[in-house]
Amino acid sequence: MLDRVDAPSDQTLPRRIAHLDMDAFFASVELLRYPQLKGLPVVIGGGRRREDDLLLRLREAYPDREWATDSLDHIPVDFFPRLAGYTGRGVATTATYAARQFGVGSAMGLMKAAKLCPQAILLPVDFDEVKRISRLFKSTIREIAPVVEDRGVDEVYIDFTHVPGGQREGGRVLARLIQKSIFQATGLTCSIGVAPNKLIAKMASEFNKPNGISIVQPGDLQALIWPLPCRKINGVGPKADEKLQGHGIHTIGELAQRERGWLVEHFGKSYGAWLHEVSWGRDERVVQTESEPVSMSRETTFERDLHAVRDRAELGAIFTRLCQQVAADLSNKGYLGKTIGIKLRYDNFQSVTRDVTLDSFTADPATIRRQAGLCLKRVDLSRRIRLLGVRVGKLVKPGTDGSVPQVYSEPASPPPPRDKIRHDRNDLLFPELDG
DNA sequence: TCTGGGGTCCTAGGACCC
DNA sequence: TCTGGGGTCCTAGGACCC
Repeated sequence: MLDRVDAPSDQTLPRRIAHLDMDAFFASVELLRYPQLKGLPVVIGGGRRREDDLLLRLREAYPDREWATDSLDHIPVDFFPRLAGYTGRGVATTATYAARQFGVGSAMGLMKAAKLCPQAILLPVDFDEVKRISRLFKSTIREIAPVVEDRGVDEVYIDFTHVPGGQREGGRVLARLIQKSIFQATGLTCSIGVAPNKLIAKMASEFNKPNGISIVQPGDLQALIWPLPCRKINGVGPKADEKLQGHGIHTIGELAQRERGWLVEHFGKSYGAWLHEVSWGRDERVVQTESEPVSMSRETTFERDLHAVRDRAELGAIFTRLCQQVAADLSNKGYLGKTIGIKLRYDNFQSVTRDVTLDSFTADPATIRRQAGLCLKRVDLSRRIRLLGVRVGKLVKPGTDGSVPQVYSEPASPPPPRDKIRHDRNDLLFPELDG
């Protein structure tokens, strides 16, 4: 066990922040169940909820055998579905390192991935198992270092500063202990970066994947950070990167050479100043152990683009289901919301949103359905739609601060006559979408 | 070969109030 | 009657992240 010679004794310890990233998480979770696929190209995706396709196929092919979930490691590799011939709109959630060799990466369309690596095995995501392993690796970390910030199912920040052993070798000793403990608890590997702040720690965790540890000290900025492309900064996406490149700025070092005023001039007061700060490796954000959700939503991309007239029954059924799902999510987690909204994506990928804020809170599916229906009538429904979503925002959790939120109830008086409220032709065309 | 689903945060204009 | 500024809330869109 670690000794306690450097246990917190004063507040002047240098900040040591770790970023931990599970390696190819979704795919690795599948490999736990199907160890016979180890070393093979495996792509996780295909999106849509369904029964475990593999078990269904097995039972059809071998009706005489009992395919229990604990005998899955006996399934011959040849039996697994391949990416070749995939048709559909799914994207890859993640890919094993063997599949990445072929250029397949997360967020890539599966049809494209099938071209690059048709022999790759395609497995759907098992969300329940992913969540179980996620809880397991996070609780393992918290037993060692309690200050942990959730960044999704497969990532966390950890504050090493005041953890016993957290300062040794710049954090490497504690990082090794955490890696080892996670492997013992889950059988999975992760990559860890330790640095003076979150910004650098996040970049450092990528230096040595998979199963790596990288330590960055304040003096390493020039050697380790400045040569990196700006896109490696968490918060510089494709748009900002393209604009930076347009100004001849490709690396973080080049970014650091621009004057703050110049950046503010070209990228805005807030973003420009932030770019300047991060290029010099400065980031004072603390590791946040708690957070409250701001909104909850459900959305779905259709198998084929739908039209509000021709496919109105189908669209209406999906719409109602989304409202019920988001209402159930709110109830399950104990939240009420005040803003109801919808999102549409047209066949040309353009998105629109509409929302309305009630004067009180709700988690009632019928209320959400009605208000979302009114929102739907405010958008152009003449074009084909590929995605529909329902969102509830301005959330409160009753009973947390002692106050009782006013719960929404439908107005007792009849709605105003139809010719008094704003209408467009959607009303007449699509009455079944009414609230 | 078009591009999932769940989120957060920021910006900007307009309403409305003081 | 006209002209203000500041603050806050609402709405729509978009960038970005996991």
